[in-house]
Amino acid sequence: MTWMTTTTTPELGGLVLDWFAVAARDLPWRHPGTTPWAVLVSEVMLQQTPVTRVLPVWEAWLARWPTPAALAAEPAGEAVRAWGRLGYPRRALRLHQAATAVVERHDGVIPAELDALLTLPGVGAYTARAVAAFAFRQRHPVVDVNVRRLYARAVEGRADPPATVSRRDLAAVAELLPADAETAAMTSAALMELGALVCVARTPRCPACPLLGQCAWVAAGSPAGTGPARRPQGYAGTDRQVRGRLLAVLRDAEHPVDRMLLDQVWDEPVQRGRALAGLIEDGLVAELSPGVYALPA
DNA sequence: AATCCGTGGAA
DNA sequence: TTTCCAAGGAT
Repeated sequence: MTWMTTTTTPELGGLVLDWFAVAARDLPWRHPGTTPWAVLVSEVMLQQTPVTRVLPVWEAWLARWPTPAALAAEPAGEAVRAWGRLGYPRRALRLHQAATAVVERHDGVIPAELDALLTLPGVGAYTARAVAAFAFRQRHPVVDVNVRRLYARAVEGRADPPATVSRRDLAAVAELLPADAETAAMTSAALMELGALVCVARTPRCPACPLLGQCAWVAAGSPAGTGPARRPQGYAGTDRQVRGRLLAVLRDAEHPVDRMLLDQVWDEPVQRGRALAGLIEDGLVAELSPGVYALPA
């Protein structure tokens, strides 16, 4: 792969790095010596999940499963149980699948190549590049929602980023990165941190921003965006809520549970049945015998 | 491309 | 109280 070496705003990276050196949070997965496996676990846990909720689960997870092989040696249900209430429990299942794939295909070693990372379950365009950059110190554009929002504002002058990430977005962010791989990796972490702490979604703290003087959005008068797209529905009453309740019962149970116990979490039988069937379909729940359920083996 | 997939804190 | 949204991925 060939990288662009020109930079449209060569000073941006330096400003962000200087700010990062002073303002960055002390997050354990950024400490030197953090294994690629630990970085991967952090990235998957952080998908759509705030840092403060990830921290204790990440610590416990790695204390119990310090290597992919350690996790792969246990039932997938143990991963789902250890996931706790982080949300989107399919991530736990995929992390277990990824650990298994790493053991089977990579001798238990997290691969450093982007293409190999992309084949792992639960590892998409963002997570693969995050691992390649943060664990292996390679030069890749690491574009999450923070970076997209920061880029939309500082460079494009727009209040909000586009809904989806395109290849052109990746290329555009790549142009912001310095040529040196180690510095590029640190710049990516800094861009994410700035988006997470200063250039936040609802009320950006522009006075604290190192890019204030060159921000295209501020220069344009900080025009309001179109606002968030209306969510089709809230959370209460959805299948997601029912699935969450069902899985919570199984997570907290040390033994298989009867259907009668699961039936108590939701009154409406059709939706309840649909939710349970969905969990089984997803591999998050196993039916050991008719009417008896547990986390998967 | 649009939708689905959890959870809980902050405003 | 309700709404927003948080280091996305799979289909």
